[in-house]
Amino acid sequence: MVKKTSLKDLSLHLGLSQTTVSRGLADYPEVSDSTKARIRQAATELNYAPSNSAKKLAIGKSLTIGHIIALRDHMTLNPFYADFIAGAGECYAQYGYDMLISMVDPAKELSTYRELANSQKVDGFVISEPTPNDERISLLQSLDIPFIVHGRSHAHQQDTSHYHWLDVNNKKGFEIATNYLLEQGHRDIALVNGLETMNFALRRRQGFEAAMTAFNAPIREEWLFSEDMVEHRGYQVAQTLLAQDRKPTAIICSSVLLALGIHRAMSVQGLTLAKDISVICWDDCLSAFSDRSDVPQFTAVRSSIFEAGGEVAALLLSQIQQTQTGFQSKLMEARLVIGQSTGRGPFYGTS
Amino acid sequence: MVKKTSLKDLSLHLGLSQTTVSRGLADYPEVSDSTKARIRQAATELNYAPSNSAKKLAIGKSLTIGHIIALRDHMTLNPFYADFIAGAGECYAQYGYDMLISMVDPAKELSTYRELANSQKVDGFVISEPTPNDERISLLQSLDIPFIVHGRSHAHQQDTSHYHWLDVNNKKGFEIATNYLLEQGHRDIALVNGLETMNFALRRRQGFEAAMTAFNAPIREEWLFSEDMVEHRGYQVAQTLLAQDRKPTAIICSSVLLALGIHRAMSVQGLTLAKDISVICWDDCLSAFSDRSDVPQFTAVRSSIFEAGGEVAALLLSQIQQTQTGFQSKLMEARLVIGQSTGRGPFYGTS
DNA sequence: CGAGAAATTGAAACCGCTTTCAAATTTTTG
DNA sequence: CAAAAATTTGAAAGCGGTTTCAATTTCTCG
Repeated sequence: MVKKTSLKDLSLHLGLSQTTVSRGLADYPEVSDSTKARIRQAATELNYAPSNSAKKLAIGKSLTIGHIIALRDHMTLNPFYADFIAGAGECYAQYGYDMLISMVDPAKELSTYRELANSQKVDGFVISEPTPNDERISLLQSLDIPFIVHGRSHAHQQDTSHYHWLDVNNKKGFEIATNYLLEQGHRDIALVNGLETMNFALRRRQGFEAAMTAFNAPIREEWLFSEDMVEHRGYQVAQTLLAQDRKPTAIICSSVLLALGIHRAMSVQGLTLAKDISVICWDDCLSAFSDRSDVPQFTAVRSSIFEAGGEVAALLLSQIQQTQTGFQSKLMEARLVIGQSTGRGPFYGTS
Repeated sequence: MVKKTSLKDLSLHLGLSQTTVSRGLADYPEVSDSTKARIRQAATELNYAPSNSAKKLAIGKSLTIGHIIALRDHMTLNPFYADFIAGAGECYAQYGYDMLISMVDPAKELSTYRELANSQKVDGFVISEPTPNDERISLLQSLDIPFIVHGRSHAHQQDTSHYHWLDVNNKKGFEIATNYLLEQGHRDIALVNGLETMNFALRRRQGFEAAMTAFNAPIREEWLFSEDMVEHRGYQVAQTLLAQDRKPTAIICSSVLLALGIHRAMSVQGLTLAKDISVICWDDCLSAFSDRSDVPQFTAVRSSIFEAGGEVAALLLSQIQQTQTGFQSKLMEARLVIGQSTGRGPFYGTS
């Protein structure tokens, strides 16, 4: 096969020094336009492509951002994370960065961060799904490597001052959703939340409770669930709910997957969405499921996780490139989209 | 922060040459055991971590495998591909390789392959979802860079001699599934396939047709669909089917997503799985949906796409490492798992 | 005991690019 | 028109490893 063209080959061919050629390709101002043109032409002619590792070694950066995914229960990458990754990747590509995805055993998670940072495989990290008081944050702080958190680690907003983050306004989102159900005349509302070890789930519950309390609607302990957000958990929880004497007239849940499971349990019992029980869910806008029909299946609080990925990436890169101080964090708002899964409740028009 | 320890620092500290230290760390036989021990101890003491880019430059390899994902309709990474990636990633990690995932505009797909290969960012590629006569294959062949295809590009098995591939036996899988429906007494079977521009879809159709023909069951044109494998397409196709005068008693479809959509359309019309219409689908075992219950929701032909990812990665790495010739390709078998979505058809016991 | 073989260790080149600092050329200016 | 300033170009020193080839030390054995 054709031998790879190096910078040296190119400069020899042009009768110029490597220095000038390198500068010309990088569009430095001190190279005259005429030689720049010559250089560029020769580069395409000889099909020159710079060696990535040489460049990285020379500039001492890896031009790579790390995403470490701990494969809990020894299995797979969840589709939401995949969407997030896709959004981030698009941004990286724009700025000439690469993305290093490492899927590891949870037991090796922290050591993987350490190893990637030490071997300079990455210039920064994106931390996803932070837990309260997340160990990864303190580790990366001590390693002194840039990072950004998607979501927030601590329960209280005051504690956000020590790292960069991007989060969606989970509390407000569920507050809006709950309010919508209340306005539609529902009072008996069940909450099928994600695992409340996750910060976002805690915030959503806060939003739910805030709305209920403000409306003087009762919160019933036996209607509060904190579940893994997969289809069959939704199914099981709904079975439990539907077996109770007193059944809720509406359910608010933390993911479309849960909503699908709830729907399945309902149809088994011959119950219909909206008519018998209203279901509203948080929708991270997974495109494999997004129907483009005018009225979506589920009424939902939507926030694009794809967009979030892009924003996270942009924030991190700006942090890395401009040695800037000052904490840049960002709170994105979710919006309520009315679909076919909600209807009026028994108290409609009461308040 | 602490300055990074380089090989030089380490060798100076030990009073040895870089050569010996480098060899010692790489466990070369010509270094005595005693010095090896000293080296290793000092390395951990000084918290030495080799620079990745320096190593890459020196050995002239990138120790990285590329996965390029073309983001059709400007959107996202599908969950199946994510699972596949996860499986591959696990294998790469085992062998000290990294994975470079690049999500690009379809228009830039080929040039991305070229660029990644030229800049030596990757040592090899994994090609997913090959189309008939896939351009990527000929491109990579001309670039003379190792690659492996997940699936096969040409419609005929004879054409497989020019590249490595790993595929699941799509034809046999759908043949088995169709046979099962036939044995259960179904004759009016509709096929909701994936887009038949994809090779796997063609093969599945062949399997379906082979089984039907062998059984002398009629294949009706208006019951053959070739669709994007997303939930709402399943919904729409099912609506069409259910609006016809003559309705099938069973549907075989190419993905769980389609099956979910079909199920939704059925429940809207008050129809029940298994009782009214049997549905059987291809299941790539996406773990976000896998219920761990004993009897799965859908009867399905299962093949783990996660495992496939691992196998693909292993095959590619062996190709890269041992300058071996001889084509290694692999065909994996799928297995039929009976679930709750199928029941007996009108002709049960007839044959 | 001394020569040749075997086992260890090291000096230095090299991988391909960036960048500092100096040199050469051209332009401006008094 | 010479001197100073501005514009272009280049030589060479890294970046942090690997590897070739030679040098040194230690064994082996007649």
